[in-house]
Amino acid sequence: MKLSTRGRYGVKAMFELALHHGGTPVSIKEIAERQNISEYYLEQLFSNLRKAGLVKSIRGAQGGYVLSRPPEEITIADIFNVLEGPIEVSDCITQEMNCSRINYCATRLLWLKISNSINDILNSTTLQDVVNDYNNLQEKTKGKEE
Amino acid sequence: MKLSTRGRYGVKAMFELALHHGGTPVSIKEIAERQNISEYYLEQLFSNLRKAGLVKSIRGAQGGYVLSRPPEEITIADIFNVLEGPIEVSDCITQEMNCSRINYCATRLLWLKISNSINDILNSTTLQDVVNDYNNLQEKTKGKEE
DNA sequence: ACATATCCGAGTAAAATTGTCAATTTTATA
DNA sequence: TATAAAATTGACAATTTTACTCGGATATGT
Repeated sequence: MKLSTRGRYGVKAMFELALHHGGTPVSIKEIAERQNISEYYLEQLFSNLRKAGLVKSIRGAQGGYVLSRPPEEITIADIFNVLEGPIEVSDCITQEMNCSRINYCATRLLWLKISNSINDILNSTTLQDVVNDYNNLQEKTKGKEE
Repeated sequence: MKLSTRGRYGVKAMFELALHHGGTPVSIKEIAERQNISEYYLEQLFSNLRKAGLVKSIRGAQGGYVLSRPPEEITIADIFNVLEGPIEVSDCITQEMNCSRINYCATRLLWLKISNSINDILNSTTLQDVVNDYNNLQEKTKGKEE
């Protein structure tokens, strides 16, 4: 069970926007360089993020992207839902007919419990939480750099 | 973010073994029929489960598979670890050098929190829990069948 | 005008997924 | 002892997904 790069890159990119929230737009090029991600690939991700309403774009020179909402109102679940799709622990829920009746209920309940638990975590963590963690770490390592 | 069929099929198969725990061995053919899974595909999964020590095989006629440990001592995490591999939310943890320093700490902490939370759920759910859920549902639906 | 951006759709190589299959070995039982 | 049931192993293959790459169009601050 793993996360694809879409979710990872997406969170990293959104984290960059969160750091600059309130300031000037951040371009894909900047993010791609800072996070070491393919510029063209990021374009696609931002296309999805924009259509989902998580970011706003400013076209033309000096343009870029900004968060549509403050970082504390954007959850990791929001980002994952757009870029990774919903958590599909099992298709048992949508394709009930394929399941033999004998196991249907027991395993379905398990998948439901697992996906609910995962969603709880993702829903309760916001971009602001990630920024706060980052700031705390910056504070702790202050003066320890070479 | 989704689970592959390996994990799903594996849990379903192990659930069948849990139901028969203490009784006669269950063959791959039986499980494949009851759970509507490819017999040949299940072979591969059981090969992994056996090598990991989760099940024991009895070869020859009337043979099959049995759980190596009682159902309450086998967690969903045990099964997933064998069939899906460990939860890799990010390779940031193993390949630290690829991360630009500026984001390294913040997103790594996030991936760590997420994977820990998921592992907590999977570690705390045993095959016996799934069997209990199944029995409870059987109880509730008693007499309601057509 | 021009450089800097987003926007959009198409294509693509590599990897992972989800199987299938054939041949062999083991063993309970008739 | 012969037979059938069943695990064991390793190879192969179709399909899908992933992770990009690219070309051009459109928009806009300077």
